Amino acid sequence: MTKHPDPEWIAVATDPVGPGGRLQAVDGDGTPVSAAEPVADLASAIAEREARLGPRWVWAATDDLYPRLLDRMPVRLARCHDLKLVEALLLGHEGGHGQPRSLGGAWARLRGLPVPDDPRDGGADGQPSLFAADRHQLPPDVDQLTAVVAVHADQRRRISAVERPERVRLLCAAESAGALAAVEMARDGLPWSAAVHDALLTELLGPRPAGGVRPERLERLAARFQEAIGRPVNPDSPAQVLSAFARVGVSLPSTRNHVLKEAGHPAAAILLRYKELSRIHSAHGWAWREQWVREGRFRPEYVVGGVVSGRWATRGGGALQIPRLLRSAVVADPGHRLVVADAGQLEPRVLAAMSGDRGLCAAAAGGDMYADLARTAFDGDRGRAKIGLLAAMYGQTSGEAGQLLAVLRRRFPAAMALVEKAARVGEAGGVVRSRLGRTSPRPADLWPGGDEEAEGTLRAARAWGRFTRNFTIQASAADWALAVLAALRRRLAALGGEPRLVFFQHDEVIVHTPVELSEAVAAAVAESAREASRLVFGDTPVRFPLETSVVECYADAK
DNA sequence: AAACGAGGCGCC
DNA sequence: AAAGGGCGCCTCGTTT
Repeated sequence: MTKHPDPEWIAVATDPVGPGGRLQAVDGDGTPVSAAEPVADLASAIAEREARLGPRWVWAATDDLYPRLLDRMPVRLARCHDLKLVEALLLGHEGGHGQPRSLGGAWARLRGLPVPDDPRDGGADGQPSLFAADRHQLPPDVDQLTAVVAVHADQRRRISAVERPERVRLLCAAESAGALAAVEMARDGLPWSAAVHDALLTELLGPRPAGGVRPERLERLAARFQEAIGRPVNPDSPAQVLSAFARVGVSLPSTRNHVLKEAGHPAAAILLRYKELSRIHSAHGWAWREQWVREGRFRPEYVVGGVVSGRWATRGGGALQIPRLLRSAVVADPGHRLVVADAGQLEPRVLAAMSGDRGLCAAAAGGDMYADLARTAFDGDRGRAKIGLLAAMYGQTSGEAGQLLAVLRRRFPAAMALVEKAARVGEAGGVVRSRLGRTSPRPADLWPGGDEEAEGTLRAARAWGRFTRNFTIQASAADWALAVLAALRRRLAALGGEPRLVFFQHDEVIVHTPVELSEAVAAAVAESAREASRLVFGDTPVRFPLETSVVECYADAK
């Protein structure tokens, strides 16, 4: 009899109803190394094994299971393998973007059965379901644990079969760690001071009006605008605004801010102020707070993998667009601090590291890439250096960007070759991959073929080329950010678990921590950045600095 | 009444 | 000559 070492992986299935479930240890290939074990209380069984064995938990979907576990156990789990998220990554890698990634979908594909639609991916009703089998789209006669074990083994095999398995393995681990962090962040919430928020709104808009009418300040601005333009127009209606301006002899292509700024009519300035304040009122005003802030915490729901590039999306409250103006309402609890860390110039640094371009790498070895580039290639003009580099990564060629690109092509040929190759691949309908192997979708439905007008097709191809050009950079930046998040989450747990990740947005994290741990957290942030850079980009001269401030209020972070 | 696209703007 | 990536969410105004 061989004695197995402590299992590194444990597969998890939930009972259809009630708190119980079943567990089964598997090895690194996904092969079972123990019999399935029923447990009466899944949460306590998992907590006990987490403390004793520290395995990687394998389950159908973190966003489904982990919140229910956290309701009933105090322990946060260190590691997991999220079958749904990994399935999405692998399907993308294999060219099957958009196929159902639920446990049931993966199982059906594995067994050559008809693949059920995912809930919310179109088809099903989108309502949360009481039964695990329904949630995972698994046929009623299939045992959930059997499916978890089989799909996991299949995924491990598929990961090993890709061109750079070690990178995809890292991507899957980071994506899964992100799923744990996302659930925890939604529960902890971002500290939000209703008092500060209220004072700010009152100062900007006037006192809160009763019964949902327009605040006094907006009312006055609307009246002044109507007076200045000479007609009773609704300032919220672009169509009415345009025709009103036309009647006073000002012809505008749109009512966008930059257009109004150049309009040269006194009503335009009033309208700009109205729009600025009106937006705050509607998007982040009193009604927003009542809906999204409870007990001093703003609790958005994070959607891991919600963006094809690997960036997260959010559901509810618009968490990824907290206006700068309102950041003073994000205030640490008494005796606590916010450690705010922001990756400076992340995307151009990613471009440097991925291309290995000598000149760009040299600039990215320092603290301010744009300043360095300005010195070496743009006659000291930092603004032009920045515009040029952004244009290269976004595919902009209009205006002054065109000339700047010529400079970039001459001075940084390897970097420009990378983005231009990515664009050509996209224009031809191909896919590109991030550093860790996240794959762009195919341009489905872009070329319906037939007698489509050639010019329209060309424009669509160009647009898709801009998308793949940017995907290469944006998705690799997201790889890095996710690796930072995973490393930081682990390091914060090692600090005792009291410091909490409370915000994550593309290239920025916020940790809420007892004041006495704030320096340790700041150190953990810096370590995490170094660790992620090494893991994702290996041996590179490029630095990926995370600028960190320890503050009581988000607005004070520089 | 609800659903939808367009126009617009905030964040990265 | 022109050609700018990714989101979420608000309002308007039309369609269903």
